[in-house]
Amino acid sequence: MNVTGHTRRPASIRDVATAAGVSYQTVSRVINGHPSVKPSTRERVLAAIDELGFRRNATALALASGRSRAVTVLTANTTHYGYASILRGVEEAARAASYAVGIGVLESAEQPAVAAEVQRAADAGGGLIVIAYDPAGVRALAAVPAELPVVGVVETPASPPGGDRPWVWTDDREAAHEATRHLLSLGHETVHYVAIPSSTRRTSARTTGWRQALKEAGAPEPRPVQGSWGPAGGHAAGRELAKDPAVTAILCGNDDLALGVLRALHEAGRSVPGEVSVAGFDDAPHSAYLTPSLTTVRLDFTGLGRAAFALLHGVLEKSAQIAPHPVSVPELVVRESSGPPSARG
Amino acid sequence: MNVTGHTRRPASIRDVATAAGVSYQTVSRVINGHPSVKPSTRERVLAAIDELGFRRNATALALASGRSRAVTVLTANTTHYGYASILRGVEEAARAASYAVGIGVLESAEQPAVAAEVQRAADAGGGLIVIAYDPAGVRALAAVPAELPVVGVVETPASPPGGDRPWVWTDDREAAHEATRHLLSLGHETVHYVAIPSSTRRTSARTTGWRQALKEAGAPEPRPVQGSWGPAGGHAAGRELAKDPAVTAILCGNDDLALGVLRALHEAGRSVPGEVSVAGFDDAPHSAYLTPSLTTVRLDFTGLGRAAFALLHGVLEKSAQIAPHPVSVPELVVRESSGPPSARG
DNA sequence: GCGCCTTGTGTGACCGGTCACATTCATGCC
DNA sequence: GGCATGAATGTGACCGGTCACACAAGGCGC
Repeated sequence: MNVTGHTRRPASIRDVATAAGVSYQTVSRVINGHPSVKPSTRERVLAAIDELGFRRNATALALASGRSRAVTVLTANTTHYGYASILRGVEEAARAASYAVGIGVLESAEQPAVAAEVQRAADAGGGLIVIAYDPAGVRALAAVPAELPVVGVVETPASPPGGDRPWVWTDDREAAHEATRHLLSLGHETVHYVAIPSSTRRTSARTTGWRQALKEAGAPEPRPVQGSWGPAGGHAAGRELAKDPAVTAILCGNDDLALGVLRALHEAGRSVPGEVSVAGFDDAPHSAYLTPSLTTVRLDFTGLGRAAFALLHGVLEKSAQIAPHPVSVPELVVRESSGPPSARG
Repeated sequence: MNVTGHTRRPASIRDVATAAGVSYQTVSRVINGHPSVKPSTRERVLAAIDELGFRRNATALALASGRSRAVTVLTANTTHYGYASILRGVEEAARAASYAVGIGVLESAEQPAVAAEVQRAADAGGGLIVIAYDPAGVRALAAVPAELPVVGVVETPASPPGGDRPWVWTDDREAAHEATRHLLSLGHETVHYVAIPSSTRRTSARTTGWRQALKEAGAPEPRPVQGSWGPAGGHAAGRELAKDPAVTAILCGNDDLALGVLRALHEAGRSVPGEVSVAGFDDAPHSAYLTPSLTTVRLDFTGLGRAAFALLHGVLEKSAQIAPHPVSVPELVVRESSGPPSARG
């Protein structure tokens, strides 16, 4: 162990080489596990490495070899539960593969700003993971130059707007379908929907799943209410819906929206689930503790993040252990906020 | 603009140099804004840069100059509101200074695992920001080698466990003091406290502030209840507190704990704020939409993150515009969950 | 006893920048 | 006119690794 107190600069392979009495190339071979190194030599080198506290300089490695063992996550948001969980999943998998994780936030959805941010991320070297749940993310994905290794975390599987690139997704359509069926099966005539902002001009997968379930049940199809991402949007939407006595079941694009809706219903004096049933999306950590606790669809965001990394990892190193299909199955969690419509309906 | 379709490797300064008919050093001077370059030469170089789409290679820059224009945030958590907001603040400020942001998650609080993660973060080059709100973070801060530039985001200002390093903090003591005083001023005899896990063996700043306010008011000082970080911990603590009819006011270490407490009180049939008042900490985005909406203390985590970066930035570049004192003032937000004790007390 | 392949090791160039120093030329001053 | 001075530019080494190739020694076939 290095006991010289002097804060000198860290040992390089040449330092190790002289200490072990070999050439720097031999040291390089040892740290890369090259087969043709005599065991006794390897031993000496390893001893020198240990003594000098040598660590391979990641920057030099990146410059010389081109491979940078790093990924950058581009996202429009870091605090929302889903986004943050994806990031966590990516970090988890990256750490296991000893990759570094960078993060870039798409503050604005304006094209030039997004392009600049993509450029910055590209400068960092390594691969890119773009969370394309929102307009900023979708634009970012589209702005990534073709030669850059990138994986998109997208809403809808079919032909993502980013072109012909690898991507991962959760089956939002199926999840919405399941949640809607659940509400219908309780006896509600139809289910209203408060949508999260769509990432593209096309209707979102969640909207499609909801619509499909209604159609299958022959239920009337109300206009979806446009929400935002946060509880404030849900609150505004909930206020409108609360006015309509025909509304007895509301599906929300995420749990935050659902929270706002619950609050609005409470303020309007409509009981949940007595008069109105509410269901959310994501199963955020607080949803189980709300009063009433929230019926929702649990999505495995962390697993999604891990899958995104695995896919990118396969692209970056042609070892190419591209996982079969990283779609995890959404799971309906029934809690207090959903129930049969009141008898007096 | 580069129109050759060939996906060739990006232009280097030598490519630019030959294109502009100068030496690579002159190109270097231009991109670094060195004064002694003839205007006409500069113009030619800039034109070549534009034509070839040259971007300075960040890796090479880091290797050659030592400065890496990057910071890594070490944190035990990415999804909790406070942590995620700090990260966002760091990223915001870093982006403005065109620094790259890396992230490392301290999955375990075990010393070896933490040390390894610190090493990894150090390998990335650049500075470190350690969120030391929990045991893992505190250990990480302590494990950072002395020669590494690091800023700690800590709970308590006085002599942080990490040694004599720059750090930032919010005035948690004052915040807890204010919240406690608020509850006492409503007429409660005393205020119970559900604590977040302490980052060190010493009592946390929040606990201290709460205790101090009780002392000043001459109120009895109940034992703080140990919670965890999430709503589950609050729920467990709330169950215990709900049994005791003498409990009329509860201060919680964060909003998630408060949510769990609210739920437990609801399950026990104790009304809020009628029978029991509850206050939280952080003002998470959902707190305003709970039923009852939560009285809490708003903390500027994003600002804290920005301040942490600014401080680190000053250390990394001796331009040293070390901000005066980056402590933002916590703000009490009174909502529905707190009120006077019921008359029948 | 020669050629050939394999194993173990070393040398020089290179990745794309920066840094320290050398060089050239115009200018100002005595 | 000679010389110091400073502006404008170029040259070579270097950061810490990797890569392609050279080279010596040992084993084997014939």
